[in-house]
Amino acid sequence: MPHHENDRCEDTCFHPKLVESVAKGLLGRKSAEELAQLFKALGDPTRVRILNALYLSELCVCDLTDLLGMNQSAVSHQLRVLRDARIVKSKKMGKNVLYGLDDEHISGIISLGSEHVRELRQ
Amino acid sequence: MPHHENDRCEDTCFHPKLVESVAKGLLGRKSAEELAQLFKALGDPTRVRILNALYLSELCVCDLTDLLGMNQSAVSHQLRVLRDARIVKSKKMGKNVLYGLDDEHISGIISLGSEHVRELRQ
DNA sequence: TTTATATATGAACAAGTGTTCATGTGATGA
DNA sequence: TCATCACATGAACACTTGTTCATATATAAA
Repeated sequence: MPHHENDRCEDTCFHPKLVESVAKGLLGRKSAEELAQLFKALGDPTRVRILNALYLSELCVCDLTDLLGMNQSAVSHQLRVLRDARIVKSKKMGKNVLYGLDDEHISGIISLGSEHVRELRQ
Repeated sequence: MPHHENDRCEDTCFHPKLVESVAKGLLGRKSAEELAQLFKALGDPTRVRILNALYLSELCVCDLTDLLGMNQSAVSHQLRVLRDARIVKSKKMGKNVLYGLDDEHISGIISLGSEHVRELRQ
């Protein structure tokens, strides 16, 4: 990765030693990309509401459709995004498909996020 | 909000009591929107890398420019997104502006997210 | 088999996002 | 004052995203 010499501060800023030590602790590009993908998948109100509902109970697509007041296609498309990101898991039950959260990290992340938002309000 | 009667399951699915109880526990639309906004702000690789760096140390724009290998304008634009979401805070130091994480929730969220991603890899 | 139901998916389109380029602003130093 | 530096910002543009509509698939019932 080429340093952007032309943009480099010359005087009081650009702390080479600090930058060097921080550089060693940085995530790799690929990890950063994966992490961003995870948050991107959480970054939509419809998907947040779906996850909020699935945190409370496993539900089928139709239940979610009713809870969200959205049409089935929109819900299925968003569930696909969440499945691809391995945030939710699904199992077939007869004609229906039951969805649930894939692991506990997700609910932890959402809880922390909720706290953050709640505090920002005050 | 009108229920989507036409999309409602009729037989084995659509559990009205379950749906009703879940509905009571759901975040309001506005909270879901705010939470999604938070995650959306985290959902970009450049911003993840910025936050990762700021977690390790407060840094000025120029340091970040160098660390990320990106031009200053791109970094400033992304910092604006993070400031607007109140994820980072900034203070002026002479000609420079020093950035840092706004609160501890953010590093917690990123840590949990990193764990999740790390486990998915295995 | 035929029909209906629950869900998935492709195409299309409006709306949103991230980067670059050019330029503006405010602080510093000559 | 004038030039320079660090940073911010607006415009433009390619790219992505979320919803809708139409349709496909799979299970179950008749």
